[in-house]
Amino acid sequence: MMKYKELGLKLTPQRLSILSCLEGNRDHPTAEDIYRKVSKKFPTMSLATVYNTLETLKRHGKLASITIDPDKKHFDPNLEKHHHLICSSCKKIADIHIDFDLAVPREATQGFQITGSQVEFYGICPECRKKSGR
Amino acid sequence: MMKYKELGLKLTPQRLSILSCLEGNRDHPTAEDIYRKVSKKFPTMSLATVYNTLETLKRHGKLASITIDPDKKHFDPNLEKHHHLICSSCKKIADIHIDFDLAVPREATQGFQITGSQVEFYGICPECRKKSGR
DNA sequence: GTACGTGCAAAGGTTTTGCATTACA
DNA sequence: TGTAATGCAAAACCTTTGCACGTAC
Repeated sequence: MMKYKELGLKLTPQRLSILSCLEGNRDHPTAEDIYRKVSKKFPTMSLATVYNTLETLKRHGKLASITIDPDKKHFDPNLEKHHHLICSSCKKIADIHIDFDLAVPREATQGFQITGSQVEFYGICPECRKKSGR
Repeated sequence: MMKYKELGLKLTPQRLSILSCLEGNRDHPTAEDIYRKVSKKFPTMSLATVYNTLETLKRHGKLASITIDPDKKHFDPNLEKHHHLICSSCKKIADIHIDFDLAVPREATQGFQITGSQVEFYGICPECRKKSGR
């Protein structure tokens, strides 16, 4: 676990449980997902605390958020550059660790200063393919 | 304008005004944006009608929706394959018409059947760069 | 005439906020 | 002890839905 104290963050039990839930998590959970998981061991946990903590982590660059599901925000503790693949049917999100060449020629930037990029792939996951008969 | 009648869609005045608002629109408007614009000429227009119409157009493949702004859905009548560039500051969305090679080797698909892809670029638009002193 | 669209209001779902209480440091 | 986090409830948004009425075809 990283040094959260150095960021001026107080290490409350609630935060520790949220952090341990995020640690190595590759499921791209929503706030609600994290709340459900953490509530089991920590029945007094408030959903607002989850949102607050996630927002704080984001502000400190310890957490990324993913805008790929139109219905809710997903979070991703994996800070390595990577891309996502979402199942159009069940909305499951998988990682794709491929480094694409996404250079944009200056004349196509329309004056924007480009700071980052992200590829989203859409598809059908193995489970949903089975269910629908491929 | 395309043949909406052939799709079994009734051409009401409300729909015609929404359609004309979308025609050639490269602003990636939200439902609210469209509602505001159309309401001026059509004060009785309901926001629900805008949502319903947009959903209907989407279902018939006449309109795409964009999941790039975490706060609200944007719509795009431009059905050509293209990518987007969003200003992290003002959330303005611009188009990028570049054809990237986004082939994913089979062993990286994790069993997904990939049906599409989309690149999102993040940056700062010219106006926001000026405001913040570059 | 009938099926579909409209408009209003209400509901649903996600995320944020205000505020008193609690607890880390 | 002082500052920041928690937890609850309420509010703020965006989006969807139910239903009575109206209208395109």
